[in-house]
Amino acid sequence: MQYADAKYRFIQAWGTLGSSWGINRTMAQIHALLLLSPDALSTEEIMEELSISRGNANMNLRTLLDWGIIRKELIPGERKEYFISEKDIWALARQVARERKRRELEPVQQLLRQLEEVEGAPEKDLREFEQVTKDLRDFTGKASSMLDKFIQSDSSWWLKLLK
Amino acid sequence: MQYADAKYRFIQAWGTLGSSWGINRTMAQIHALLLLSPDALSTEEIMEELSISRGNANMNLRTLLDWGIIRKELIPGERKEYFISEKDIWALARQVARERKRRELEPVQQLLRQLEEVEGAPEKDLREFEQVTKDLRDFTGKASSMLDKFIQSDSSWWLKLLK
DNA sequence: TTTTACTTTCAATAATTATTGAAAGTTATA
DNA sequence: TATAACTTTCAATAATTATTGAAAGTAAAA
Repeated sequence: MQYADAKYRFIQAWGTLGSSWGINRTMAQIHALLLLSPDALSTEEIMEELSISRGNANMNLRTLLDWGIIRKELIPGERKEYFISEKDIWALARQVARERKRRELEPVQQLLRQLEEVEGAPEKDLREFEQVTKDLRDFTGKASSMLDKFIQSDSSWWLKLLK
Repeated sequence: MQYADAKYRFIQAWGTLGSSWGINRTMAQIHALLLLSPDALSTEEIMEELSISRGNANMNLRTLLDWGIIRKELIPGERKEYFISEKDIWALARQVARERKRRELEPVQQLLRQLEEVEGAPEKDLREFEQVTKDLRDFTGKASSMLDKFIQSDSSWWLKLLK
């Protein structure tokens, strides 16, 4: 397959995958573009390659920086900012796991703890509520431990895991 | 905390969490409602409790059925359909993992296999492309194996995992 | 067969989310 | 300090996604 087609297909697919994970399409596409690029790219180059506006590029680059999966690269003698992606897929996955745990899992755990004591309904409803929220506390607790393991792991983790 | 408040908060939180995972808010709320309900609920009851239209309720119930995380319950002598959620959180998580693997991970793996042979660009670009896509094939392959393990696992899986 | 009790569909509309582009802001250089 | 080279912000707009509600569809009961 021709490089240009392959690159295009990869960027599109990454965008689609992002969408189904609550990540905006452009953000995922910028990430895909930087992943494939051997060199750091400027905002201009990203705008050009993806046909997007400056505002859009800037906003999504900032979000990717917030997530810690791309970084700025300063090129000596140049005033412009260049961006480069973390290329180590393993490190990338750990970083995403870290962020999503913090932003999504932890708030749910916090809520579940607040819901431990309920009253003011028929016994039947209270029992079901308590059972479900207890099971969820267990589950999210285990998921949290597992994510911590993953976040701190090196690549040999898989091996142990898959045995 | 009063049951009604706790229930409301739980449903809201589940909706928000769903949104950040690409699952529509109403679908997640219906799921939360059914999770907490000791008895099967009719479409009417769901519409009422969540203040949503019949079309919306119907559509999202169908999607939840497609995902295999709720099921119809026929009440003898009643013509109406009632719905009930899988209550075993572990089974629920396995089901969600199964569906997302099939809908998201597998298509990406398929694309990555199509991108194995690229040509028609500077060596530098080709090398980077091949490196990244190869690393992703490795990673997604391992993720896929791990998900299979999880999907087939019982609750003792965690224990081994967390050791 | 007709009526009744439901479920499903879908075009219109509303709500949400993403994008643009120009103006304001910032910082390095002349 | 003034200008130039850049980045950031944000109100307006576009695009996407979700929701409504009424009409059409279906099947059990009369």
